[in-house]
Amino acid sequence: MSRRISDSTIRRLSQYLRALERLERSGAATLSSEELAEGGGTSAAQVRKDLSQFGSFGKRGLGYGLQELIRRLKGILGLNREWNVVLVGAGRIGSALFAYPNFATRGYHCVAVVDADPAKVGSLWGSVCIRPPCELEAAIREAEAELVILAVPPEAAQEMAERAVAAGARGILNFAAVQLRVPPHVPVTNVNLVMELEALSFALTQTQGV
Amino acid sequence: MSRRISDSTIRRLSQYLRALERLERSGAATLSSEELAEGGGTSAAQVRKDLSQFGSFGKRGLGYGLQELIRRLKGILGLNREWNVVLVGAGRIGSALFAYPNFATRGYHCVAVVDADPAKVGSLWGSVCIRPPCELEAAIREAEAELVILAVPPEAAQEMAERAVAAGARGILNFAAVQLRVPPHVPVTNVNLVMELEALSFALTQTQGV
DNA sequence: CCTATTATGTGACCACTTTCACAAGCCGCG
DNA sequence: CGCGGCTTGTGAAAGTGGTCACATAATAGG
Repeated sequence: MSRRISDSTIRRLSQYLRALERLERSGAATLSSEELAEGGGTSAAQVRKDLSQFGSFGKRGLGYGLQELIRRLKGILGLNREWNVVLVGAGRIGSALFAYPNFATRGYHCVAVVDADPAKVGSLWGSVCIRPPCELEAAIREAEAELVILAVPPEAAQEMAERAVAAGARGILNFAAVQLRVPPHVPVTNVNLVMELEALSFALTQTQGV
Repeated sequence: MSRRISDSTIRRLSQYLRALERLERSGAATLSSEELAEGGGTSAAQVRKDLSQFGSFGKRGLGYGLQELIRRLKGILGLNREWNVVLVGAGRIGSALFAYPNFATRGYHCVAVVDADPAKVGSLWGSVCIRPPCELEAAIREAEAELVILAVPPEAAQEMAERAVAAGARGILNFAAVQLRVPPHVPVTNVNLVMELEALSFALTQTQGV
């Protein structure tokens, strides 16, 4: 139980959950690892290995109970609760994330927004008022937010990350293209859009020579 | 030379490049693998292994020439040319990506935008006119676009991907939360924002029990 | 109740990635 | 010119993640 779970496993669990929720509408009550592998873009053996790391959810000869599996996966991924999120950076990316419906439906709520642009400070996004960077700590503490989304220029990211952690943030979703230095117990997930495009252009450059 | 390059290597090369560009301003002419590892968030040995897969760029006892390394990395990642990109989906995420300055400065140009919302079709984003989905193929062909960014709802993603590939797209950056089925020679990079947050909430749920 | 069928859970292999350690090479200085 | 310090490049070792195959268990049907 206390084994270290690999990052790729978690990513796949997340995929499985989405696939299950799609299948939920089609009304099946049970499904095999094979079917789940289909939806998650992997192999049946991989599905079983992934799930077995958290217990034995399936029934041999029958498969997995769809509803139960959804419930278990949500539990594993920490989705059976609400998460308060503070958004740092109200630029284009930040505003897209703020309004991203999939966050709210999963229990991630942007309860505060911070931005350095004086022109933006004070304006309302829905019921949330944009606050200046100096109030970052206050925002985190008031909302008891554990998650912080960093959508700021690279120069500002490190400082904001440190201050967020000091104020109680326990995890960071980082959109800035820098490697953050935070204490080892604070998980950081990086989303680097340029990097993703570069991975593509590398692949294309490789396959069709020169 | 013809060895298969791993995905993680490419991701790191991209990081190195960004670190180098930051260091460029500080004016150093040369740097060691150790310094580069610092900026890229990895180890010196890893840096050397990564770079050695593409040749011997460094001088022993001295390090790597900063300017030359930047040039070589850009070459490897396919950044010494311009890329035409067609954006499919003009929602919040799509519009943030369209205006994302880091794309343009890297040579990725959004030359066309397609969206299914009739209210958006016909409106101008800068000099680019939003077109209806039925013109996807035409947009790709006219611009000779090789890259497509999918920022559409999950239900629409598979169809758009297939049509884009049929029209000549060679690589896809997919923001929809589904596993795309495309021919094996078409690289797909998935960016799944919910998944990233779920990876974080999993990590938090693990560390601080329950 | 017994057998055939089906699909899980898992230990053993396999491939790939990262780390380690060190020989080889380069520069500067006396 | 030769020596000492420094840093690369790279084979070998260790570690990690993924695949395979099969024993195990549950169900359905007669």
